Amino acid sequence: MSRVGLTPERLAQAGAELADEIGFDAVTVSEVARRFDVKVASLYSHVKNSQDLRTRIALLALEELADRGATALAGRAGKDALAALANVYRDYAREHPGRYDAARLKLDPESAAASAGGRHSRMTRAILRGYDLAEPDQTHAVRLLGSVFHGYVSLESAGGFSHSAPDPQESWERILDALDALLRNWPADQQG
Amino acid sequence: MSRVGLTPERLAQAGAELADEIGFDAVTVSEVARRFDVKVASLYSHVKNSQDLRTRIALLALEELADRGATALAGRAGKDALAALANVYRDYAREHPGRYDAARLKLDPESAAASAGGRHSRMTRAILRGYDLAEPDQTHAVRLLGSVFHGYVSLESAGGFSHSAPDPQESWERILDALDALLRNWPADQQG
DNA sequence: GGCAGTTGCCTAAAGGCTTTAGGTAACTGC
DNA sequence: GCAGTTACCTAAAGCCTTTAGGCAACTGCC
Repeated sequence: MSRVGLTPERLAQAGAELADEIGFDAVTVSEVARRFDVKVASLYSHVKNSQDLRTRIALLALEELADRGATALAGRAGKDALAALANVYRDYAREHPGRYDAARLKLDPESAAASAGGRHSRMTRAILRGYDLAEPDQTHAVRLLGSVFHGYVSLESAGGFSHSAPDPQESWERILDALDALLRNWPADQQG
Repeated sequence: MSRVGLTPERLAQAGAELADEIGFDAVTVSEVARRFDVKVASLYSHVKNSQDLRTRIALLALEELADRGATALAGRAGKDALAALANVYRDYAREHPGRYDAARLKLDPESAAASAGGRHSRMTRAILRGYDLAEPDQTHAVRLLGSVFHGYVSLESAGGFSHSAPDPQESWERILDALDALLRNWPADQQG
């Protein structure tokens, strides 16, 4: 009975790989056990339950995304930074569709607080330093950018743009152009 | 052994109600059977399998959303139409979170073709008639609007904006202002 | 090096969901 | 009122989750 060396981290890592191969929804405790050639019950010493495993995969994906974002943003500003971060999300979703789905899991408040979510919003806010936006418009813009990045990538990965011209790549580029123009020319509050 | 009168439509309807109550992920064939006080196997004469049931719920939600959109757009144009359709999505997601999740299900190509997806993109395109956008920019704009609507509503419902100022309602309004401004002033293709 | 204690993976078992096969009772129309 | 069809049923197999309790393999200390 040799020991395999299971840890919560290794389980999450294996779950993330599995998610990319078979889809995040198909990642089960049983499937991960199979991958380690270990009995299912053995995993329950390392993760609380199925939900716990899925949450750990989500947290891992969020950290990976944040790491990539930090790297991409280094030394860039303005439109250049905007496009760099946007492409991090889109490229990650294409390379790791299962992990990307995992990153979209609704987290309980505690996990959300411990997640890289804060890093993500800080990165988006960093981009906005290249534009001239005061609060609360800056926060509105953070939310807009988050919505567009997440929304576009989700719709594209769901096949929403497939089989129709123009190419999604072209739309993506033009949408980034448009967002850049919008941020440089953010409308004043008409309510004012 | 009285007959209950099961049909695919009634199962989808019950599934949709269930989704709002317990979450779309928790909607199972067993749970729907329980709601009709009927044995599980009985449902399999009316739906092919679990995936089929879920797809029917998704199609129902997409139709409901499209119906609401059509009603909201009637007699409106420009920014007024933009805000009306946007609010249809957001309000629907708040009133019917389970159905909204269902509407985001990845559909197989055949179901997607038979879905109300086409109505949705035509409605968005109708809004753009109030702005001066030629192809391919019009399609880029359709995709942008779809991304923002879906992205914002998803992030908000996932709790992404909770417990932080300013109020999500305010961001939403300012984002709609910003989109209106952007559409009135869509940047020319820098590529030339 | 050997022993005590701890840890890690195991077997066993119960309960739930999915799906198929085949039976019986309730409707339909002639 | 009867024959045929349809709708729901029982039964059963397979897989996933989760808990309880056991044994073997490590750890560290003498």
